[in-house]
Formats: sequence, structure tokens, C-alpha cells
Amino acid sequence: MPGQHERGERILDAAADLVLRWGYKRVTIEEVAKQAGIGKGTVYLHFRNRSELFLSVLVRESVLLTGEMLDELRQDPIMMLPAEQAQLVYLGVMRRPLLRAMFSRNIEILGDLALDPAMQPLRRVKIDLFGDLFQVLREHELVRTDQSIEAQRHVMSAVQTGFYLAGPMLGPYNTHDDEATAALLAHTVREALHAPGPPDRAVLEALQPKVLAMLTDFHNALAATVHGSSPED
Amino acid sequence: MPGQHERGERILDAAADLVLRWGYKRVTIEEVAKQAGIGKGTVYLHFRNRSELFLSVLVRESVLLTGEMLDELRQDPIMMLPAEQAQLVYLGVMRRPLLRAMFSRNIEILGDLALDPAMQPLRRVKIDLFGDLFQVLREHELVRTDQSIEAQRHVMSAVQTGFYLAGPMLGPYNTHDDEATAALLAHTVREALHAPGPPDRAVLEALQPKVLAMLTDFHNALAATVHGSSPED
DNA sequence: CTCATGACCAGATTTCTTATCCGGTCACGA
DNA sequence: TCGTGACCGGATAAGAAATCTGGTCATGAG
Repeated sequence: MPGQHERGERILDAAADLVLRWGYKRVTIEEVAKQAGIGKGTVYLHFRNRSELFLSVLVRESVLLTGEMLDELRQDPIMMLPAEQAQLVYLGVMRRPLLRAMFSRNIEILGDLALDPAMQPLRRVKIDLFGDLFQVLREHELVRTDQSIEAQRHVMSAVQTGFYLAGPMLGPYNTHDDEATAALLAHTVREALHAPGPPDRAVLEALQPKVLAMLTDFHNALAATVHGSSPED
Repeated sequence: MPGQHERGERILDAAADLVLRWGYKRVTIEEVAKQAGIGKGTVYLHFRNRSELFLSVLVRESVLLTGEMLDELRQDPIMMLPAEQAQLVYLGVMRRPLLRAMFSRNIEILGDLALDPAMQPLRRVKIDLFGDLFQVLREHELVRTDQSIEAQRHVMSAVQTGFYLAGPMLGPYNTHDDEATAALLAHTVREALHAPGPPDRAVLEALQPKVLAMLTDFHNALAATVHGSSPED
């Protein structure tokens, strides 16, 4: 049996590769199977159907990114702050062509995959994460307390959305590379949401385990939805 | 001859009404002419072609909005500040169904009209306006001076884009009405771009004529591109 | 003479029909 | 037990025919 990692992963590799080369719409299950060196039916031993397969590709990328976030957070608790997180996520997304296509609504590559109903629960998990995170940060006055959590979530969503979409839209007027844009995004989030003044390192460090646990839960919840070992029951 | 205002305006009225009811794609020139109570060929005495007609509808709305901005700015020079402007524009756009459809990329109603190449020069005028505006504000330290003008323009675009698009995208999680969202947008822009501390009223008032002139130029430039009196040469 | 008009044309769009493809299943065989 | 590819039907694409509509312009009203 060729390849080092297990079959489910190889299917995901093949699917990811083909989507980037041909676009979601044009990739057939048979072609994915061929590229993975297996029979067509075998794909269905791992994924219930077509969209679950491709969604898994996206989720696997997200899991990788979340893993990176965890590492960074372990190294420095400053990464629990919204601005730093937004910056890191932005750079991580831009580094991954599939996520970049998803976040910048590249309809050419991902088609209507991003609108798939199966995406809904993932969004929910993410929104819950942010709700919880803001709650904790607020309790320790790391973010402003003069806005509601809903307002902060709204600002966070809007600003992030804007930075992902505005780059392409500005066209030739966009003179910023990814690093510079990420820094701008961080600045905007920081000024809009963080409590004034520098954060208290002691508080940050005290909170680190709790936030780490929350992010780990999120990471695991995501990972649990990547099939590829066995089709979900 | 029925109707009070002149024929070009009546054509624009008819077009605006039909676009909102049927969507840009479905509206035919003949139908617009019928609704305006004139013959089909007459439309072409006012507009060179289909897209110029519908673009003019959009531009006319923008001229109205810019007029409101001018009034507000005359009443209170605080309105020259980016946050206040963004807030006012947001509310103005949300109040006008056609502009709302354009800014929130409602593809159902406006189709690919927003992508029309004829839109380009308008964007350019608007971007130039913002460049000039930030330049003036910066010279009088009403906005931060530790960022480049390009960076500030980028932040402004991104944040605005985000707030226009994030509302629909948040779906049921969006608990804010237009007023609250506009306030949130203003807050975000203010914190990200304004100089710290309250603005100096004296400086604001001293600058009022200059900014008023800039906005008036913009207003006139926009108005000049609304045809409807005679097809452009 | 000026200006509005609607019949007219070509190209674009839609509709209807036929052909091909592909997601998903499952009987078979390794 | 597990992997496979032939097979099925619905979906999608391709093609042909019919309809529609943006834009023009000869005509006639004022």
C-alpha cells in the first residue's frame, strides 16, 4: 500500500490538491480516488458523501491553523488577546491557499461549498468560542467593559470580514503586503476592543491555562468533525 | 406632459422603482419607458446605453446622500472626522434601498451592475477625496500621525466594508439595529484612526470651509456624471 | 426644422430536447 | 472482512430552435 500516512489522509491530500488546481466544481470523486491510488467506492468508506469530503479538507486546514494558535498561545499568553489572535489567524489563513479562498469568498475555487449547511455547526462552535473568550477577558479587564459582549463580537466579525475582503477589493490601491495588513488588522482590533493601556502580564499568565483549555476544546471539537478514518454514524 | 420634474428625472424614477421591484437583470428599457410614459427611443435621448442609465440611478442616490453630508457638515464641523462620516454614510446607505443593495453586494437586486467598468472612475474620485481629507486632517493632528495615509485609507475601507457585509453574514447572531451598528462602526473608526483625546473645536471650525469645499467638489463631480438631461458627448 | 417614436435588426438570452456525466450503491471477489 | 468498479438514475452539460431586448433610424407630428 503506497504512501506513508493512512488512507483517509491520502484522500484528503488528493482532494485538496485537485480543488486548488481545478476548482471545487470540477473535481470528481473518481478523480480523487484515482489520484489517491484507490477505487472510487473506497472513498465512501471514509466520507459519507461528496460535500463531507471537501468540507473535511477545509476543516483539516482549520485544525492545523488552530494547532498553530495553540502553540503560539503556549509560548506567549499575549496571544489570548483579540488583536494578537486576529493577526495570527489572518497570516495563517493567507498562508493556506484553501482557507484564503474560503475567507476571501473566492467563488471560483470553492464554489458554493462555503454556503453548505454543514458549515453552520462549525460557525456556531466558533462563535461560542469567541463569546466565552470575551467573557473571560472582560472579567479580568483585558478588554473594554463599556460595550456588550455582543457588540464586541460584532466588531470582531466585521473588522475581520473587512480585512479579508477589502484587500482584493482595493485592487491597485492596496499597497500593503500580508504582514503589513495583519499588523493593521491587529491595530484596529486592539484600539476598538482592548482595555486601554498595556495588558497586565501577571493576569495574562494566570489566565493562560483557562484560555488554553478553551482553545483546546475548540481544537478537539473541530478535529472530531474531520472524518477520513471512518464515515460518521 | 405628465409629471412635475423633467423627463430625465422621470426616467430615473421609473428605473429605480423597477430595479427595486424586479431586480436589475429583469428590467428592460421598454418597460422603463412605458412606466415613464414615453417611447423607448426617448430613453436613448437621455442615456447612451442601458448600464449608463442604471448607473445614473445609483449615482443620483449617491448625490443625494452627499448632499445630506454637506448639510450635516455645515451644521457641525465635527462631521469632517472619519468616524462621524462613516456613521452618517452608513445610516444614509441603509436608509436607501438601492445603495443598501449595492454596499451589501446584493447580487439579486443589482446583478453585476456594481462591477461595471464605468464604476471605476467613481471609485477613483472617492478614493482621492479620502486621500485629500486624511491629508488635511493629519496636518492638523485630528487623525493619528503614526500611520501612513495609505494605511489609514486601508483601515477605513476594510472597516467600512466589514460593517456593511458582516450584518447579513452574522445572521441570527446579529442583534444590532442600524443605529447601534452605525455607532459601533463609528467607535471602531474613531479608535483606530482619530488622534487621541477630544478634537479641538477651534481647529475643526477653522478647517470647516476647506473640507466643505472638498466635499462640494466631490458632490459636483458626482452630480456631473448623472446624465438624464442630455446624453454625454 | 426639431424632436419623439416605435418598427426593425442582430445578437444575446431563454427554452426545449437530447446526450453525457457523476454521485452514490452494492454484488462480487480478493 | 474489506476493497472494488460496473451499474443506476438524477443532475448537468451540449446543442438547436425560438424568443426577447438593446440599440438604431426612417418617419411623421408639432
